[in-house]
Amino acid sequence: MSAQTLEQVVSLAKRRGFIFPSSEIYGGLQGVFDYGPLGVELKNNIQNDWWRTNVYERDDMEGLDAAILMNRLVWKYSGHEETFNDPLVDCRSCKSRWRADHIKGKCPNCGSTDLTEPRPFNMMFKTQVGPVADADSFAYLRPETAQGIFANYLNVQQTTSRKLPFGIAQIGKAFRNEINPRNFLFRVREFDQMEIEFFVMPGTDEEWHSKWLEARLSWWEGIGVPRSQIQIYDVPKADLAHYSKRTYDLMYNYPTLGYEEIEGIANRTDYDLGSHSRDQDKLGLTARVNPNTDSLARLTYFDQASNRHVVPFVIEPSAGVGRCTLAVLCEAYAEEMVKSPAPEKLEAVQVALTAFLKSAGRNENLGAEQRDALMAAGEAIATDLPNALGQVDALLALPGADKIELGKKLRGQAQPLLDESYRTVLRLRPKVAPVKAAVFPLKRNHDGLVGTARDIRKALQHTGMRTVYDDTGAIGKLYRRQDEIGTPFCITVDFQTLDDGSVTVRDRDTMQQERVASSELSVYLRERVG
RNA sequence: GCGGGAGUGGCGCAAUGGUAGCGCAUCUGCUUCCCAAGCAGAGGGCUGCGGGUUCGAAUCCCGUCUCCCGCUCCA
Repeated sequence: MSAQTLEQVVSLAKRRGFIFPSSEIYGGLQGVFDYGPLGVELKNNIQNDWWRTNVYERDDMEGLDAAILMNRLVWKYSGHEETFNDPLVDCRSCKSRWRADHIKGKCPNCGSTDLTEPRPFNMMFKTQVGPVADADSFAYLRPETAQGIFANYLNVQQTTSRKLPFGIAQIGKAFRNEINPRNFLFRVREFDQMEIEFFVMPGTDEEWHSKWLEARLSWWEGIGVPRSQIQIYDVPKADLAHYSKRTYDLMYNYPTLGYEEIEGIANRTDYDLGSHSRDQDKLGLTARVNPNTDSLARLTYFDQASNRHVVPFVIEPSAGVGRCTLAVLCEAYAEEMVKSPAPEKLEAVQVALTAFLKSAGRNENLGAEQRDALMAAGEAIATDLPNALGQVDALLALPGADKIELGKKLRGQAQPLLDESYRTVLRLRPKVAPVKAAVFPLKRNHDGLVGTARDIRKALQHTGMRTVYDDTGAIGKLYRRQDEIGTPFCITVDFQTLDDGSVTVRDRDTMQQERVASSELSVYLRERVG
């Protein structure tokens, strides 16, 4: 059974050290998160896979790592200073605040027309540059990595002698002063972007847009986010960003949240290169750009075939690493029954569930909608009980469930049974799993087994793969621990190891074991981890 | 930001004005020849934070912060 709620995944991520709220010891900072010991491995693996796929495995791509701080003129001409904001208005009568473009001169709350003038709320963070704090000595923390690529377009094109079409890939931090960060990693103020700006001949842009859509879907599939879980949203003209002619949003079906964007693939036309160029009127731009009186360059491409300078069109696949990491975790998360629950304990859950539903049915504090949703979910569980045990948590997370006192009792009955008869396993692709292999001695109080296991783990530390050693529990517990963080292979040293040097390698997904010579382990793992 | 709900060891909960407990998890020892076994023990909370009421506050009041649900933000 896959993740039913985002809560399950978030809870695992916090409990096992994937992700922590930033500066939590001081109460945190809204919309900012830290990646813990496992999170940093997972995140690095995802980024590396993206880089390998898009840079190493293609013939038409270069990499870049541009600075976060840039001359503020970049943001003037990119359009972000002007348009990357939401004008807000306040209602003087009821003190509510609204986005100016979402109301029509009247407060939706109280109907008053006594509204303030729209005030711009710019989503870019400012920071002081240099010792003198005058009005002009500031820079923005970039709200997207894309502009670093556009600003370096000529540098990259000229130093690599690239011909169209070619692309520039970059992974890096971006910052947005979101009005209201929400939903764990989903909407945050500091995040990493994996962006490609792919430069093509005007007129071939639509064809390349489609190609990139396919390429990106294929990458998602490869890190464990299947096509069936993604919807392609062809953004309506009216909703397009200021730079875009057409955009496909890839919408992933997050538990609890539903379909939300994990990647945008935009046709940015010649907007960006045109915006940052001088002599714009001579460039034959199709995009409407603001006149540029500051740029020192023409961001053009000389086409030998037609013997003319053109401004390339740009296709931009852009994904947030955090959203990606979250999707990968959600997709990998599974709870599966490993032994049948004891009948009398199951009976107790059944009774508690019946009582819970009865109570929900006559609870007057619930709206009809909430009650119906609770009853439906509860009855579905009741009729499929040993199997649906894991959904009790999701049931209790539904809106309104907290109003029913018996919910606590139900959880109290279900949780121990779930711990006992289920295992939580992250079925991560081995290439993204934080830990590739864990080494255990079968008995932790046997010096021969412990010493041999430590030696084997030590040898694996020089393979470039993250491995761990653990002997702080019985073998079954050690396996479960590794299942929960998605370690694909567990290596156990037993008494036979002392005789012939072979170990057992236990597969995370099948729980099957095979014997492998310890001298072959690094090759064995390398073949399977990729 | 607004409206609604909530904050008690890592997690899940208990304690409704009287010295803060339980289960799970973690760690140590014994035991254990492969899937969260058993036994014994240990560590960990000035109850989100700050003020107030009171002889006394997890509990009552005010403020503040954070989280969750809705409106909004599009990587």
